[in-house]
Amino acid sequence: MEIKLPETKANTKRTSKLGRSEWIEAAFRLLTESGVTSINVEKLAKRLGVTKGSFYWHFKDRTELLEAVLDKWHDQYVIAKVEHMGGDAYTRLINLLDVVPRKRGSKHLGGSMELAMRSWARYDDDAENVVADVDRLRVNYVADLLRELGFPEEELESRAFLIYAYVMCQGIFSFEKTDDILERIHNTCTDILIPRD
Amino acid sequence: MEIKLPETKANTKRTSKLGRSEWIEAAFRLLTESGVTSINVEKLAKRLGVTKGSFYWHFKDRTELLEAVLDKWHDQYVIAKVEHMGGDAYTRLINLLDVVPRKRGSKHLGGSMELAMRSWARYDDDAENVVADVDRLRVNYVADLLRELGFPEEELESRAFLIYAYVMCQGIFSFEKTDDILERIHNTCTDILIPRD
DNA sequence: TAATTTCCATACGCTAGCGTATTGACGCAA
DNA sequence: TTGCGTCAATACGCTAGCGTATGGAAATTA
Repeated sequence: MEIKLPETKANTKRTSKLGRSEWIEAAFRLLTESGVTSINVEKLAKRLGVTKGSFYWHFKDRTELLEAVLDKWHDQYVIAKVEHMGGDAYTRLINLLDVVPRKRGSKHLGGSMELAMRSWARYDDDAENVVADVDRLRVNYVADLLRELGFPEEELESRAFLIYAYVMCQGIFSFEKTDDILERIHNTCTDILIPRD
Repeated sequence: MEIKLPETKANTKRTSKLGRSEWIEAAFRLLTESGVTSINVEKLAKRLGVTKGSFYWHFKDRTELLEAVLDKWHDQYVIAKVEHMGGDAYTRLINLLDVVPRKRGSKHLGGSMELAMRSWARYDDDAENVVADVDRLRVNYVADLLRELGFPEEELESRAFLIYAYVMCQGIFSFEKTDDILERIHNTCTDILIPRD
């Protein structure tokens, strides 16, 4: 009798069939398109080319899917993205300003996701906790970079908040500006928020 | 035969019965609590102590209510609020920073409304237009104030954007800070964004 | 008073979405 | 082959929400 590999969820290798992750990814797409409430089982099934029967095999119910979405957002879409950036403090900071893309066109998905998460957080305690945690992590990360750059300790928190607010709002607001105008504004903002001596 | 008063909507004086405005206000409450999709006729009716029959007397359908909400937000919740502020440029600017309250507790309704509107704007063109217009008006208003204060023309747009972003994010983020910490951060941010010579 | 208008209640049909139960196809192991 | 586990299809019941139809009470007008 052979020793069987542990039946972990890593066992999704079997074939190229559908796994939890595909459903979660599809849920993210719906989330950014039209908010949490638009994440519904039958629409997901249709997009994945299967029926509900499949969904309820992988998930207990819709809530379990939403929890998975929350977890993944916290771990992969945010933390990992920030941690894996290289370069010196200034470079990382400047790169950070591009996490939420400021380019127009095709509805800037990053901003949509941030928006959807925050709307969600308004009426769901789990989401609220996750978003709060993420915000803390991001602002602290920015503050650390600013410290490395030699900004005075007493304004780290505030300046970090401003930078974070700027990045978020780039992706959230609905302006109609051409790319070059945005570029110019971006440069000026960078100078104001991160003055170099 | 007497001359009849024009049958304008101002004719809602008749009794203290329900009018369009009550439905719209109730819709705003639902909007800030849990987003556009949560605005539904039967819940509104229940809160107003009537049945659907009443709603469909005042409105053609749910869409007509949503359009009214959009209009009212544009006209009353935003424009009027900004226009009717007194004082000199600096005072008005500082006051503006308090439009979206930064105090914690009870879910800061101003921020919830802003969030809900922006989520809405992601998948509805009418909402998108209204929000874009409002954002333009607000940023331009801030820029005008900054001009009065003598800031150089070439950084008006950027600085106005930063200030606006700061105000918005105060109401949107989910932090856990005590009021005094928020106060301290607020002062530092003000110094950075609106330095006085 | 009689007629008409205004506002709301009740009852109904319809669809979308959730979740369950049952069955079936396929792979794999004994 | 037989049996078991994995994944999906189908069919069903149930609720929430939209919109309609109709009736009725109260106020207004004639």
